[in-house]
Formats: sequence, structure tokens, C-alpha cells
Amino acid sequence: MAKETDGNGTPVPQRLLAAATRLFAEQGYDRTSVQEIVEAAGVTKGALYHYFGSKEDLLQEVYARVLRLQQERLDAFANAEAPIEQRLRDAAADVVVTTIDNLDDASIFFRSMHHLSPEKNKQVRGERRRYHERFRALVEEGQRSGVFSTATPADLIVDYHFGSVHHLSTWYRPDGPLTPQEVADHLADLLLRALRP
Amino acid sequence: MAKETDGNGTPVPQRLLAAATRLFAEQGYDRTSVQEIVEAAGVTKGALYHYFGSKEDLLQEVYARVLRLQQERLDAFANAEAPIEQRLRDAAADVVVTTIDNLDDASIFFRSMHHLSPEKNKQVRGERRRYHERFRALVEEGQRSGVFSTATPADLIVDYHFGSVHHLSTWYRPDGPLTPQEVADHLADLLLRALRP
DNA sequence: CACGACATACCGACTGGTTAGTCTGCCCGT
DNA sequence: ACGGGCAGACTAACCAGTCGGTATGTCGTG
Repeated sequence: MAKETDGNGTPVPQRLLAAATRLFAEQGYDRTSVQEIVEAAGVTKGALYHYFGSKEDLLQEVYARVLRLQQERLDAFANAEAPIEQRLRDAAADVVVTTIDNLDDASIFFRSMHHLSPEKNKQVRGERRRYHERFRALVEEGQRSGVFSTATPADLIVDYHFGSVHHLSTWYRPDGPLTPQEVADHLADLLLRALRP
Repeated sequence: MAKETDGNGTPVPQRLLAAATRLFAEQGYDRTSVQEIVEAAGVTKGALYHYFGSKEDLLQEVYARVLRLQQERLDAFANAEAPIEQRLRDAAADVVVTTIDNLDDASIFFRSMHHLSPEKNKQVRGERRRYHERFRALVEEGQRSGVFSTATPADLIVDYHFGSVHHLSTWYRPDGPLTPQEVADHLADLLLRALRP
């Protein structure tokens, strides 16, 4: 009986992170006070500053979690044994599904990145670039082997697709007509269709 | 000699709006203090609150300007005398060029919309929807006449394209290798290629 | 096994600083 | 002499982070 103080079974740091994620997504980083976060997590400021160095650290932790997850999944799909069209399609569809599954994290990611201090921002951008480059390598591989059109630079292709992923948090509603998988299939299909020679 | 107090020739309200636009884009809405805005415009708070009701009104005015401009241009291209592929391509490319030309407004638009109060937010969303629907009508027209594939719902097509427009403020750099027109041509081309039957 | 020393986990009042918006009044053109 | 245009001091509220304090557990030692 040392890890949780009240009825809730999950440990305090994770409760804080979950509360912060929800509140940052709902109200934005600047409009969420530390007081609100600790109240939502059922603790006090003492607990938060015991586990985290600052409010900003909380935000960075949200990013780190998302980036780790997406990079792992991309690597898995990209390195699979399959023709390039299949690998790109799978990777493109997967990032859509996982983004919808973590829509809170996604809106925080795209809306609040500029709230990070320059150093942390640089770090996050660096990991983001790794992701971008792995994806671009897939496009280039297909272009070299003649499966994809070379009419458009690979960089632009990647930004085109991630624009639509980025945009999901603006328009996708879980109670809408399309399931996450259907949206993912459509968006991956659009990408592959645009790449036909 | 009643309209401007110092050496700057432009009237005070426009100076305030310009300063606010730049600062909101650079630092975000919440992180920009009213004090900074008035200093950048070379006036004081008295002047700002003489012309605007609140800090939020400034933000809304930025939106209103952008929305008016883009809606006008879309209507012009959409109602032109040309085959549907041409009209859609022109409209899709134009929104890219004007977004890049007003990249500050664009980043504010997409990053700070949720800072508006519910009523103003609803109003902006309404005008946004009008734009979306006019664009969607173009896609549907092409689908009905068999020029565009019907594999993807028109709504999704529109969100796909505007995702990439939205995303521009994240990656486009004026000192990069591509001119605004080149980016616009590429993105419009990708859209049209994805729509090939 | 008893006991003190130290560590971990957390509480909550407090501080120093910032901010949006107000208000009184001056200045100047008409 | 009147009113639009604006200055700038002021206020009331808020907020991130600090700090001294408490409770509970762990570990080494005689």
C-alpha cells in the first residue's frame, strides 16, 4: 500500500500525465493551469513537482510517448518483407489509425509544439525529422524502382500525406460515419493513386 | 494631421492589426501580451482599446480578413468558364499560393482557432464550412460527370487537400528550394492525379 | 529484534511576477 | 468649447514554482 493513496489504482505519475494530456488537448497548454492538472489527477502541486521538473516537462513527455510509438510502428512496416507499394500503403494507413486512436496527443502535438523551449523543441524536431526521412526513403525507393511517379519530389509527397494526418484532429469525429480504419484506407489509397506513374 | 501621431503613415488600427498578426504568428496568441502589441505598433493600450473591444477581437479580425479573401478567390475560380478539371486545379493551386503569401495569417488560423470564445468560434467555423462546401461541390461535379474517380467520398478529398494546405505553415520556408507557385502546382497536381479514374 | 538514520512520497500555504482591461484626463482640430 | 483620439497609471486576478513540514517505509547495526 505504498504506490497509491486513494481509491484509484494507477500510480500518480501516470495519472498526472493522463490528466495533463486531456486538459492540454481540450484547452490548450497555456490555458491549462498546474492547479487544474493536479486537481484532475487527485493530488496536489507537491506531487507534480516531485515527479516532474516543470509544467513543460509534462508536455515533452506527451511528445516523447507519441514519437516513440509512431517511430516503432513505422520501422516495423517499412522493414517488412513485401513489395514497396504494400509497405508504403501499410505505413501510410497505420499512421492514420494510430493518430485517430490518440487524437488528444495528436492535437497537442500539432498545436502546442511551439510552446516548448528552444532546446526541447530542437530535440523534438530532430526525432520528427527521423520519422519524416524514414517515410521519404520509402517513397524514393518506389520512385527509383519505377513503381511510383517521379513527377513530384519525395519530400513534398511526405508533407502532402502528413498534412492530411495532421489535419485529422481538426475534422475527424469518432461519432462520424467513417471508422478509423476506413479513413486510413481512403487516405492511403489517395496517396498511392497520386503516386501512380 | 489627425490620423497618425508619429512618423509612420499608416493609420493606427491597421498598425495594431499588423503588429498583432506578426506577434501572434511568432509567439502564439496566449504568449503575446497586449503590451507587446501596442509597443510594436508604437501606441499605448488606450489606443488599442479605443478601436478594439478586446484582445480576442484582434484575433477575430485576422480570421475575418483571411476568410473573406479566400472565399472571394475560390468563388472566382469555381464559377469561371472552364472544364471542371481546370477549375478545380486552379482553385486548389490558388489557395496554396495565397496561403503561402500570408503564412502568418495561416499559422494563426490553424493554431489559434481554439482560443476564440465559443460564439466567435462558431461564427468562424460557419464561414469555414461555406468555403469547404464550395470546394466540395467542385469535386462532386467532376465525380458526377465521370472525370474524377468516385472511389473516395468528396468530403474526404477536400479534407485531404486542405490538410496539406494547413500543413504548409509547418514546413514551408521562403528561402527553401521551391517557389510558392511551384509548390502550388505540385500540390494541385497531386490532387488531380489522385482523382484520376 | 530493536532502534535510529535516512529516503521517498506527498501536502498546501506562500511568493514574486505577469496580465487584460479600466479610467481619468490631456491634446488638438474643428 | 467640444469631442474624437489617445496616454499611461492603476487594479484585480491569476499562476508557476518553492519550501518547510509530515507520514510512511527501508536498512544497517548492535
